[in-house]
Amino acid sequence: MPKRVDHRERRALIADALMRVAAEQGLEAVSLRHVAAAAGVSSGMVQHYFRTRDEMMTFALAVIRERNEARVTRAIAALGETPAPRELLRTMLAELLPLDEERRADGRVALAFLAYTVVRPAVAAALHDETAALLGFIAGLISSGAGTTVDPERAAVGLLAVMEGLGIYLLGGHYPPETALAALDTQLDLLFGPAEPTS
Amino acid sequence: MPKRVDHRERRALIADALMRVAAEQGLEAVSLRHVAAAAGVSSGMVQHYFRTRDEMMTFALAVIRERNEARVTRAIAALGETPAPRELLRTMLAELLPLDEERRADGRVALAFLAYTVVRPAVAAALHDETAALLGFIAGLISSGAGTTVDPERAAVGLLAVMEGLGIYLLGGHYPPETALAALDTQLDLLFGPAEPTS
DNA sequence: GCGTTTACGTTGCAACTGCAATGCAAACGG
DNA sequence: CCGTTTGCATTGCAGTTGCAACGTAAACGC
Repeated sequence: MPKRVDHRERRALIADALMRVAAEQGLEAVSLRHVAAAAGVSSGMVQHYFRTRDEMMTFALAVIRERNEARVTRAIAALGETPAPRELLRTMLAELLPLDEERRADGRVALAFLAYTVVRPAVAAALHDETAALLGFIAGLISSGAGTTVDPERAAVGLLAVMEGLGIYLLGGHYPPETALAALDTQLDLLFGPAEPTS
Repeated sequence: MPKRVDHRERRALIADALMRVAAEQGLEAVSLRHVAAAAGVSSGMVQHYFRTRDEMMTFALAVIRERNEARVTRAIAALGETPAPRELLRTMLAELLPLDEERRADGRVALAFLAYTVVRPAVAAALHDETAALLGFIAGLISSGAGTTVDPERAAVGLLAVMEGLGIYLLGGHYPPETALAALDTQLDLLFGPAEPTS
């Protein structure tokens, strides 16, 4: 076994370059040579780690989802032992919003991938599962803490949609972060009843 | 003045072909030749009516927005003289959701354009205005009809976000139309208080 | 030493891209 | 009849694309 190299590290390096390109110029600018240049490597090397462009794309999409998941789990862990459902929900959803430049960059790529997968149903299956899992989690939190008598499932769908929609409008620059957060809190107020002043 | 041809009609014909291509294979598959083939014309003719590809894109984007606007005004007009705010709101938002195949096709293209404009801020200005106008309209309806004591502006932002998010998830096939409509109604319940059974 | 396997770099190619250029036919004003 | 303007088709070109095909260098087992 010759020349051992950390395979995953290289792939991550390339995927990182891909996302830089995608965030700045859109997914359609993501070509083998372009990504290779951004990563500072030869285009042959990119081909070595991803036999096809589509394979590279799929990997990058997985990276984004992992990053989001890591962000959320980290933010939740920072909440302490047994946070209130509403606080947990707010933290989680706010973390998924593109509120700073880092998350904006990720969000731009994610949005591009969203449009990408809509036309390629095969790739979209993974997103399906993620949504379903998130949905169940949110529904549980709502039913365990909401004051009003709403169907938790439906409310969860709505809440997730609010988050997604706010993300879209944030990326489009339609309004500033504070407005999005205010809208999110208003939404939570509707579900849980008005709350003591949130941070 | 020789050979008079309806300029707008031709452009509409081409834009229509563009959207068929975009809906089926994504925006990145939209090339001069491809669109020309889909429209059944020569690529030279496409060039005659749109001097650059970007000009063609911008026009297609405008067409989509006009179609949406027409859909909404038509649906609202069908409501009669003085509809209740809630009913008006529901009709409007439901009309903007990709609930049938026609609107799904439009939605796919719109989503692709969304990702497209995020990287090209110059094109996004028009969307800005549209959102702002919609927002003001919705806020007015809420403040004139909502039962709870919420800030109409914030609630409008949330409601619009719900609609956008539901649209995204519908396009992704994450859940069926009924689920989206149910979530929308739940959202309206939260704002206006539970209502008599909706159609 | 040698053979094999991995890790690249380089080159080449057919396909495609946007776009300019050119040509021609038709319709109108004069 | 003729020039001009418009509508459209064809062709060509430089650039880019994904990908295959090579090459070579390094690390290891034997």
